Amino acid sequence: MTADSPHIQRLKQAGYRLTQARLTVLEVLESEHGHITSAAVLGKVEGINPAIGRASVFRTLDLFTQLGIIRPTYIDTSLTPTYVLMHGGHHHHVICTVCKRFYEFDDCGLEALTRNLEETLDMRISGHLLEFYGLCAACQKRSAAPA
Amino acid sequence: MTADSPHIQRLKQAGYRLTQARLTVLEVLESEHGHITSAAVLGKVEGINPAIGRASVFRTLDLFTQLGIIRPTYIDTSLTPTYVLMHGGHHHHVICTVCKRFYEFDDCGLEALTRNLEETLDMRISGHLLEFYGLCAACQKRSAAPA
DNA sequence: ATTTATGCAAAACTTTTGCATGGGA
DNA sequence: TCCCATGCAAAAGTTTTGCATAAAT
Repeated sequence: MTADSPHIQRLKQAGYRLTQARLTVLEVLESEHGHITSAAVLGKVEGINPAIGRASVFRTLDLFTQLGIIRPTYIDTSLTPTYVLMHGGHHHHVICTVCKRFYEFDDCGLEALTRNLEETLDMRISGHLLEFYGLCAACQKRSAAPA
Repeated sequence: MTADSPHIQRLKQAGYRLTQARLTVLEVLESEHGHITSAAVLGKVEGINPAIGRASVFRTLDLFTQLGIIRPTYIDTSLTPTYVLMHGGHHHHVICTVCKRFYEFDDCGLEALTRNLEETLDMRISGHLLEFYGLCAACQKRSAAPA
C-alpha cells in the first residue's frame, strides 16, 4: 500500500526507520489526501492497527511536520489542528469559512516571488502554504437569504 | 490607544460591543505586530489588566478569528498556536524552520490568482495567508558547519 | 433598562513524558 | 546484535463550559 511514495523515500533518506506506526500514519494521511485532523488520524490509525499507541501517532505527526511532509493548520476552530499533505514542498487551497469545505489547486505562480525572496532575504526556501478564505456559492446564497 | 484601528471599526460594524477584554486583546495583538502565541497574549493581557479572565481572552481570540482580524498558525511546534494579524484580509511571511525567525512582506502579487479562483470556483474570496518555509542565512551556515 | 459579555473555577480534552520493551536495519 | 522507536499510563498544559454578575449601548 502506497508502496514507495516520495514521502517514504524522504523518511529513509533522512535515516529514519520504516516502522508500523509511521507507515500506518502515512497510509491514513494519503488515504484522506491530507486535510485530516489529529483526532481523525488517531481514530483511523486505531481502526487499522489498535496496537499502535497514541504517543507514537503524535510523535509521527511531529516528525512528518519537521520533515516537511505535512503541515498543521487551523481549519475548524476546534482544539485540534488539521494536517495537509505537502506535495513537493507546497500546498494550496481555498476554504469556505462557513461550511469549511475546501478546494485544492496546483498552480500558484509563486516561483518568481520565491526566487525574489531568496535573493532579498538571503534564505533558502523549501516550500510554502497558501490558503485563501472565502464563501462558496452555496454559503453565499444561504447568507443572502432571509430567515 | 490604537484609537480607531480598522479592526475596531470591524467589531462595531459587526454589532459587537467594545469591551475591555476585546480592546485589551487587540492592543496586545497590535503591540506585537501580530505573531504572538495564545500563551503570550494571556500573559500580556494579565499584565495590563489582571481583572480580565482567561476565558474572555480565548473567547476574544475566537471572535477575532471568525471576523478575519487574526489567523492562527503553527509556527513553533508547541501546544499553542501563533496568531498573526491580517491586514486588509491578508498576511504573508517567510519563516526560518530552524530558528523560527520570520520576515513579513507586503507584495504577494496574488490579485490575478484571486480573481481567477473566484471565477473558477464561484466563490467570494475575502483574504489569504501565504507562508514560505526555509532556512535563513545564519542557519544555513550553522547547518553547513561541522560539529 | 436591556442584553451582551464577563469572570471564576472546575471540567474536558489534547498532547507530552519517562521508562522498560520490542522491532527495524 | 544494536539502537531506535514504541506502548503504556500518568502528567502537563491548554481551552472550554455553566452560571451568576457586571457593564456596554
